[in-house]
Amino acid sequence: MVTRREKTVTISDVARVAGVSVPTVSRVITGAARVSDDKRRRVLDAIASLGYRPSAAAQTLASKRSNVIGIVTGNTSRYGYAEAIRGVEEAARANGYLSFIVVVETAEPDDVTAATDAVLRQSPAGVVVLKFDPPGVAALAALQQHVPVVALSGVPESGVPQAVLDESHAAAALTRHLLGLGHRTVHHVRVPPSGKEDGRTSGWRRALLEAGVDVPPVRDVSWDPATAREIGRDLAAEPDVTAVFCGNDETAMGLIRGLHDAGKRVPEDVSVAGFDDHPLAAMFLPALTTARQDFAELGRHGLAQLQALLTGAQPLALDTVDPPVVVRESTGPVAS
Amino acid sequence: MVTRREKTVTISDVARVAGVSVPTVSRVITGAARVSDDKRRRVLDAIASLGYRPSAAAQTLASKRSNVIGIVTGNTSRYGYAEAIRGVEEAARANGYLSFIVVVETAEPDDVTAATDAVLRQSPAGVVVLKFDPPGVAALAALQQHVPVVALSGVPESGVPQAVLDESHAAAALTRHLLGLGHRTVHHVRVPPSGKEDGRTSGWRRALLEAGVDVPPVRDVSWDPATAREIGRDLAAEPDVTAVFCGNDETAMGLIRGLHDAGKRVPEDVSVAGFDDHPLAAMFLPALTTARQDFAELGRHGLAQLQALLTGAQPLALDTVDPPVVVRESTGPVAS
DNA sequence: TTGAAAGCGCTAACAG
DNA sequence: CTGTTAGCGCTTTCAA
Repeated sequence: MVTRREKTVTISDVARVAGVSVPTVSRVITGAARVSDDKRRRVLDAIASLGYRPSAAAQTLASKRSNVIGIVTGNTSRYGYAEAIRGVEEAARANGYLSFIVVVETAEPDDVTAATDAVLRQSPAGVVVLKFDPPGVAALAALQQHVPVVALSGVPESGVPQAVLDESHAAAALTRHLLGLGHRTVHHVRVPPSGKEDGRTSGWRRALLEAGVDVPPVRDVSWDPATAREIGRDLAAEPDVTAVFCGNDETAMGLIRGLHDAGKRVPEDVSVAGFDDHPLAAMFLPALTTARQDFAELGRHGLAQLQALLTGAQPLALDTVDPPVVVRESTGPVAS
Repeated sequence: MVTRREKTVTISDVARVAGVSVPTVSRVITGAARVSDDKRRRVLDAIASLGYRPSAAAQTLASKRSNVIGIVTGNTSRYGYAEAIRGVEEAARANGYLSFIVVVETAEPDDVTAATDAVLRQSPAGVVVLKFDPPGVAALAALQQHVPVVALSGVPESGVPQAVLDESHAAAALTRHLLGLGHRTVHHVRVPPSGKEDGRTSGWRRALLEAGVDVPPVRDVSWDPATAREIGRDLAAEPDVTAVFCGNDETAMGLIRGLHDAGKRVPEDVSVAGFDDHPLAAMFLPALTTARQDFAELGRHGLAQLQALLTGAQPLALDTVDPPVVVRESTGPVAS
């Protein structure tokens, strides 16, 4: 168990070994000013031979700029969240930033404040918040006035730089797909929304209204697919339910499982569409009809927005991506 | 777009408003020494009214101690990884630490060095590395000598404080379960291993050897379930393959999908077991027989180990958890 | 208990 | 181009 801490090598050690002044070492490290080739080389050699690593804390304190960015989120491990975080982190790393994670458990003031404080204490260059749920929404509001922030979102909104995946368009398309198959209407199982209504739900509603068909009551589920399974069992008892649009693929899988438990077949008896195009959506039996969401790409766009914000470049145009619909096996014509 | 930066409130502002010296403010913040109730109260009031937030950079620089911990990993979004990260982050937050993420793309020296440098520059209090893959293994080795580290792992190993989920035991149990069902032998589809052989594979091999049956060649897949689907199609053509143990649930789902594509039924024609008990494992049709792994708990244990290491407490006993086997629908007796 | 003084390791002016 | 001089915001001696 070799866990020994070596005495830290500082910039002045490097300066001494290289035979130059401390600021000169600083200059070659930061590239803030030109240094003669000769000295630069000596500094570089000294850095290499000493294994010198600048202290982020000292740099941040002295320069009042840091190279860390904060990722604020209500969750870290669920599919869309984890992928978005991956996208942000990848892009951040590619741009020389280090990412730290701050999770906001709930939208309660205490949690939001704790998260805000944790973020601000690090004096991050900027922050990306996953505005996917109420905690995210609350954290975004609290952070906005203190530090450069960009939001990752499912619905376009003004007031904050953001990258958005336009869910409502795809939700409407999926709903129309189902209607086009001959279903009288489309039921909707909603995953926990970020606000009063998400793009997925509003797109579904809009498509129904435009088609002039009934808008059945929404059913809510938690993120746990087991709750969707319950709903599936319930729905199996309602003969007029022939098509269901689910808020995400995990929910669709749970729902299908529940329908199956109750003896219903998908898509023969009821058609089910998911959302996201989860990596397992195509493996499921039946393979899910869904809308592909590229959360990692969303995260990358978010970081690009932040970069633009920080460098004072033109704020990028509102970054909207339309998730494409992918039709597979879980939806089909209404039984005759 | 309200993104204005306020002038930072510093500790001396607080001192002035409270009518005390700077060190006194520091004392009430850190609790490093006793302060009279009167002054403490005034300081607290000043902090509240000014909205003061200590600068992490300054604290770290002055005290040579930080309250951030690093999470080093080869991946952030795959199921087991994301869950483990969640566990570490939750426990870290509960203990007052902020987590930053450093991903090591490959085990190549360049990537490992870049990651190591990024970690060390932050002068973290400690680091948790997910030793789930070659990048993790390499990063662990590089970090060990510089900073307190604990590893999260699937196989017990000495030389480093670690939290482990004993995969080999569960893999053997799963294999025996299959053998007990009457299968002549059990084939194995392996997910990318962390070293030359993972606990999942060695447990499977051991169970086969102990039972005195043939050890069929291992098939490798990538993390993408689509590759497992290919293998499933191939395996469908081999009549002697009646039982398959997969390295994880996503792979099992892909494999089952592939078998299904080729007209085979699970478990009637071939039994398939997964590993992890992914949230969708129970929803799948057929529901997966698997071994439950609590990665989030693993992460929490890892942080507890780190805490012990940092506080100089007795190093916790080697933290091993046996994943329980859960039998569902995807495995059954061999066809007669 | 408290304040004064002295840095932590680095960058930012400022002369030259 | 380069060195000198001042700090950044905080904690840590050290006296009092």
